[in-house]
Amino acid sequence: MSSTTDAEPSPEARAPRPRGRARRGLPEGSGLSSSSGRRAPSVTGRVFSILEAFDGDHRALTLTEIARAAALPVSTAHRLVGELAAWGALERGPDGAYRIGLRLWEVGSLAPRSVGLRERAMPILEDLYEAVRQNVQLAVRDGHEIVYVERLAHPEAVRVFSRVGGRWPLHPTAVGQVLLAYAPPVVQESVLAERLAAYTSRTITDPAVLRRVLAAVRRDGVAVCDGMIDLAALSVAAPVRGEDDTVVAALSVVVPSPSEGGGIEPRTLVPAVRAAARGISRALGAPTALRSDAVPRAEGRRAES
Amino acid sequence: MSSTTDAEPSPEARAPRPRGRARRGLPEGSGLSSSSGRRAPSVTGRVFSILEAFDGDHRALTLTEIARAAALPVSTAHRLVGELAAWGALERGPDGAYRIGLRLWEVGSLAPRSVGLRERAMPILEDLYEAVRQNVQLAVRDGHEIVYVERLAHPEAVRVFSRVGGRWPLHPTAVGQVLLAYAPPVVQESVLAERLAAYTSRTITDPAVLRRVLAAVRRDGVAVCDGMIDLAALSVAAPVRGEDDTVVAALSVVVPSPSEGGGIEPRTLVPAVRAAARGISRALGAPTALRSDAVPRAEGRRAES
DNA sequence: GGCTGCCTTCCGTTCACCGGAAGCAAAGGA
DNA sequence: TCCTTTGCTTCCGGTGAACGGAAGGCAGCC
Repeated sequence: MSSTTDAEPSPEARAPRPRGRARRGLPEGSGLSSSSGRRAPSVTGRVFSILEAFDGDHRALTLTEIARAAALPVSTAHRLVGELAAWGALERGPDGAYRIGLRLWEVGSLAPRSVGLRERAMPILEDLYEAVRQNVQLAVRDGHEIVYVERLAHPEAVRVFSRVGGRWPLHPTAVGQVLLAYAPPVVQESVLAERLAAYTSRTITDPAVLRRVLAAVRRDGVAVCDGMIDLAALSVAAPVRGEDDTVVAALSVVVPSPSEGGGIEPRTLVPAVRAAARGISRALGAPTALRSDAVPRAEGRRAES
Repeated sequence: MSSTTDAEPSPEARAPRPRGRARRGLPEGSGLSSSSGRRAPSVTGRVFSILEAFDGDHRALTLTEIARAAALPVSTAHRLVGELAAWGALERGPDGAYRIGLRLWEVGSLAPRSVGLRERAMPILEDLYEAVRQNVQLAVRDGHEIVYVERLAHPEAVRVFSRVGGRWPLHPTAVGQVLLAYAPPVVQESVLAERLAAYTSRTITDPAVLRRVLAAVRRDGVAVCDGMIDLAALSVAAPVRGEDDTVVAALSVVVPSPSEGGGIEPRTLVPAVRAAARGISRALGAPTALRSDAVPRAEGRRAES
């Protein structure tokens, strides 16, 4: 043990990510502070809790709102927010509200798992987008969730709930199922042991079923989710592999669900999605994607095009 | 003064951004610490200097490298980096090096001036990209620099040096000239008073010339830069306006320079670029872009309100 | 006027942060 | 094999940076 460099999936070992506490609003009336004493009283921790006050539904907050969301005294929030704004991590609009600043976005743009991946995937994503004229999504896994790294949405395509930078659980999304199917066993078991939330009547909530689905995904190299988050949408996803041939991301196309009268036969999308995913893998330098003969494994040609 | 809410370009008033000190390497051998005493000894400041250690050319750093770049003792850097990594602002690879983490990118994605703008501009950018099959860029101004918010590059297009999240000075780029032309007078004067760096023999370095160019940009609603950063590239840019009708971004197309034997006559691009910029303005709710007859307006602005 | 909500400034107390030093581990060189 | 180098991690006592209550200033509203 203790060997820092080699085997041992250290990044996997990271705790399943706390995920914001009850997130905003503190609806549970009880005493706010103290409680479990789970305060992280380091300056850095306070700064993070300020940043966490912002999310997709709260892009502009006043000082008081920040203080409330971050559970900090106003005077403390005032000082820290001042420093953040001076550096450019936050920006203050003419209305007095704070927003995430350009500078923070800028350093965020250096994250290899998002922008680095995105840059190389973009041309292929666009080709796929042009071909299907629907929603095209690229996501990575972080802990027990997926994070959307890129999303191309056709104005007339079926509406989806994802957002660049947004998070979703693994089990009800096609990208999530792919990422989970190829995740380290520890992660899989840990997810299977959790409660699987239902979003629609079709969401998989039974661990045994999910386990079978994951096996099928590994066998076929493709995941298909019909109406598991939104009854009107169906998505098809395939794995993207990196330099060491591990699955680093997943690509998906979202189309209207045929059960809802959508026009597209999902099976016709499979080859296109698989090919695009493979193209991205190649751009990333994945060994199996470089060998021209390598077929994702089994099932390779039987899928009638 | 002191009135917080109304007139007064508070965001403009922000200092011209320090821009990293000597940036990395500390080549000057002299005694490191103390020196000018220009240390910002707050915890938050130290955290920022750690984040600043990362840039486009340094996306993966070891602890020691971070400590050196941030001018911090290793033990201090170790503690702070540990906190950053625990939260997800940094990630540690199997090689032991730190990179910018997904979590930081995620909150960065909430910045209205980058992603918010990008999301609404994307469809139009893609149309333009499909039409010209060259480089298409979207940028905003931050202080005395432009920041590229999005960039679509055709594989066969002329090579450009920009990068999403990258910074460049205002005067040698078409987007920069547009953003400067419509910037508040204080900013313009302040830029004109600085030394204008030359990148090629064609870069504008004379303030008087730049002043005339800016006037022309305001008159025409378009900027054209031929070989000012790279002799082989020519770019055409137009302003994008926001809800309050101020210029919030600029859009450009980069093509091979005709003087270098490139095939495209730049003037043919002007209508397309202008139309696309107008389309984005409309998507953002800009009043003049909504009125169907409104022409970008000649010399229209005036320090309103 | 009185009230409420929000932002800002001040200042004495204290505890979290600091960073030198020492201990480890791995890589290289003789 | 031993020694050196380089880089990472842990420890711990002193101290000054951070904390947050309190008070003051705006607006807007009843």
